[in-house]
Amino acid sequence: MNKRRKDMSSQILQVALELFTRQGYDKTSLREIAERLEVSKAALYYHFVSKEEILHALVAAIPRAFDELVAWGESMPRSAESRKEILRRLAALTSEKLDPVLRFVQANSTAIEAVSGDSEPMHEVLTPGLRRIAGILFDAGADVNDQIRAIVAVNLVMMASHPILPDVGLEATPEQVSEAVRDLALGLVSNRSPA
Amino acid sequence: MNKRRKDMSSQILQVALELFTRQGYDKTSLREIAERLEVSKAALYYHFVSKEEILHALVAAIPRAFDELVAWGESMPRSAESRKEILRRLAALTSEKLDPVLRFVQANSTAIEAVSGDSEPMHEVLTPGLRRIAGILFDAGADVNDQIRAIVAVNLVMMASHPILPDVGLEATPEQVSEAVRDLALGLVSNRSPA
DNA sequence: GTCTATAAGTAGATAGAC
DNA sequence: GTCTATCTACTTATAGAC
Repeated sequence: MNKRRKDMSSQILQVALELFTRQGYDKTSLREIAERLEVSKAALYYHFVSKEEILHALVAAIPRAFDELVAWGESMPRSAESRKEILRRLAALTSEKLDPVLRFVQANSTAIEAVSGDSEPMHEVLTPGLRRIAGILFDAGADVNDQIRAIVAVNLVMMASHPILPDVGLEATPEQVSEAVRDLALGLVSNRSPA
Repeated sequence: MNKRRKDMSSQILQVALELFTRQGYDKTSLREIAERLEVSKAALYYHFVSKEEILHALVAAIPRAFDELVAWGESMPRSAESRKEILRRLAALTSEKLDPVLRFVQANSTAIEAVSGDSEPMHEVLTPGLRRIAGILFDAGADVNDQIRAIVAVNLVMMASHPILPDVGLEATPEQVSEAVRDLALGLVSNRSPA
């Protein structure tokens, strides 16, 4: 009982998340994960039937988190302020709690797509949740323009947390850029489209 | 001489680009590429000294394309209209000519980062070019707000071509969403920030 | 330029002892 | 639950013939 290792399964997931994100799923071997935990490779197989199952377990956190946000959003009256609050919570969620997992997903999109889960294709862990969030950002029967603005807003918030061009140099810090993108998103849902 | 195979090297690159994008760099073996071209695995090694060199060759197209755009942009007088035209050309470039390579880069970011090129780290194929493009989107000594707007605009254009949430469902088509994001980007560089 | 044959290594996964 | 030992199936890469 060196150190306190709580639960081996969650420790495996933690190390796997870190290594998969940094080196990629394929380039990370079970041997490497085992060495970091100072156990044998075979020990991992007691907790997970395959390397792929580790992938599944890591990704499973995402739909759960989105479900919570959607449930909260649906309980709110539809207004400009509640729409902005939904986006703010989405921003907080994706840039804090979900941030490591989302980095992992982005870094391993092809590995994730290659998996053919029993249920639905696993690369669709993000889209359904984001679509539902976009769906509560406009009223039923809203015109297409408002729908587009909602979808764009969701895209912007996601991009603010995980930008394509993160390290910008110049004088603007990444934080300032993210903030500016989030402001754009909030603006898109704060008023209805002027016909 | 079955079919006309122009140049074996470029055919290898073409097949590699397709397979790397779809399956990932690590999950694509040289055997698979060779089979698709109906040659032996060893034949590939006549044209490229290693699998990694294929990766390098594919990525090399990006800085070249950006260099052209920057050169053109620097030759223009700085004005709202020229800034918009730079963004339009960036959008065209990233959504047409560079589109396959950028998809490839996004799908294999970790594999690319893992490579330690002789010169600079190879995962920095995108950032320097984008930074330079952002740099010609505001005047020398512009205030930080204008710099932020320029950087955000570049990010938006990139995102419009390769969105995080591409398949939106609802009533808005992906094309409409991309167009809306590009319009946002153009708006950001069309007027100076109001203090 | 392209081939066959093979080297040398590593991966994921299993068997069975403790 | 964790171990050692092992199996099978690849992989990248090279040697040398044609």
